[in-house]
Amino acid sequence: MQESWPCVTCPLREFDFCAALLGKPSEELHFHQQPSWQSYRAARPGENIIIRNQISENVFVLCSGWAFRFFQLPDGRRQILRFLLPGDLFSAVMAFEERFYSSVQALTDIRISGVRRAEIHARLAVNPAISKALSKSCVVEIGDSDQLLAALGHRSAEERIAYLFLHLMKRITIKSVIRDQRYPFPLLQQHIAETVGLTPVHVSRVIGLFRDRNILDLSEGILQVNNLPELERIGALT
Amino acid sequence: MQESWPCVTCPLREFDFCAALLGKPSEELHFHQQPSWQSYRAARPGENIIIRNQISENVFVLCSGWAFRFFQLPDGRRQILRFLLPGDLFSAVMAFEERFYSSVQALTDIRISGVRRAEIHARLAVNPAISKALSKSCVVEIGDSDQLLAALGHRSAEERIAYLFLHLMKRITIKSVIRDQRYPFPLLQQHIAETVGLTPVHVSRVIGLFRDRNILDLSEGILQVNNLPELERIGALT
DNA sequence: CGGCAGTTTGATGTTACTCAATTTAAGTGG
DNA sequence: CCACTTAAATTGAGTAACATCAAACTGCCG
Repeated sequence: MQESWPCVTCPLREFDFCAALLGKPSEELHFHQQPSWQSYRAARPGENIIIRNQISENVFVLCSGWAFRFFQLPDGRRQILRFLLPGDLFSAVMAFEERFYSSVQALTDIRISGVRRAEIHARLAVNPAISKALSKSCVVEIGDSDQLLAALGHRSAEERIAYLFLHLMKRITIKSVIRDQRYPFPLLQQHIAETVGLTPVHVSRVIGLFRDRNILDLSEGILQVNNLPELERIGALT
Repeated sequence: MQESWPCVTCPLREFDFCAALLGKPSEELHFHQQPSWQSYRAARPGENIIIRNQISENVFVLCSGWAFRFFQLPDGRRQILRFLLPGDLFSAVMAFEERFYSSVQALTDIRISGVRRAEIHARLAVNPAISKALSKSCVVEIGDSDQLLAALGHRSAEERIAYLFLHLMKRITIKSVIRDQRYPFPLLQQHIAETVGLTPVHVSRVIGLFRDRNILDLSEGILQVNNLPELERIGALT
């Protein structure tokens, strides 16, 4: 399945993995000139792109939309490990291991690009931008995981949810221009719960409290922040 | 401070970072032949080796003893992110970033080796063993973090503690021969609590329960497992 | 013997979970 | 345009898990 859309729509491409492989936006490749080591596909919300223990010779990059990486637990519940925004590598681990131990699911309509792992390794030696993008991806993934660990281990429900909001707000801001503190926010309360280790019921209560205190409002896919300093006071890690 | 002990004492050196830099055990370098890009030091239990936001041009490897990497929280508490065993890189992130966002503290008497980051980068291009060791370190760190996240997010106190024991038992077994299910285990209950997000009081209660049920016993730095299948039933993630 | 760090135990309090019902919002088909 | 359906969010009542506070106990070392 090959279409004719550019790989990455995000404005900041400095460390984008896809950009490192494909070059600057002006050089973007389209259908008629796509190389054999690259493939595209689209997916609908809720669709699983990769499941645990699946083997793939491709390394995937999210081109548009939101997705998340998660662990499936034996009892059917799942732990969301990281949300993926446009330009994000599914995981740096994918570049090194053919077997993927976690799963990835689309949150919105998404487009993804797959690049052959062999192609990446062939270029790693000669193209420093690729190794730089890859190491950056490692650093960010490990750092964000560590922060989430600290939040889950030591913080209350309010603090965890505030932390998640702040974390995603920061990442969204890097990718697109935000006006009036209104952030596109496609997560359901279920997804928030699965990320910060609470029940959806309790997430609803906490968000209700935030709303009552006029700190923020979350509805229809938009996170509206009314009192950023207060949100930071609650959720900031340092 | 330069002494004359070998860098790594662990038997499995395939992916050891230090081994990749220094060569096979038989080629180990000692005091009189140590290169300028490498340094050694020792530390006592409780001593901080690196603290948050510290800048260092060295990448550290743990040569002997146990240590742990952690986040210091504003209220004085801390989240332990990962325990370090002999042969472990403090973090793969260290190889790429000069500023370290987490801290490392010695758990036992330890010896560490510091290698100049510039030296590593110079060798990365020409020595595939180094890039392999580094990528392996990334994969393991991210994978272990993800597992711990799943444990903290979705599992009970018993399950989290059992998971931590199983996780460390596996890593200890790789490094040294274990007889009679007796594992060297230098963690205090305080450290267990700081890892799995519980209070030391509750950790004590849970371990007491495990002891009453004859699943395991933990005292004087030894973890004695009496009923491994039961421990796995409680703590296994998959 | 006294002091200290670590562990254990008990009593009480709080946070977040569970279960269940209700409300809201967004389709969908007649 | 309006029932009907369905997914998501909200609310309430009761409960379980873990935290907190405080005291006692253990082993070790000077």
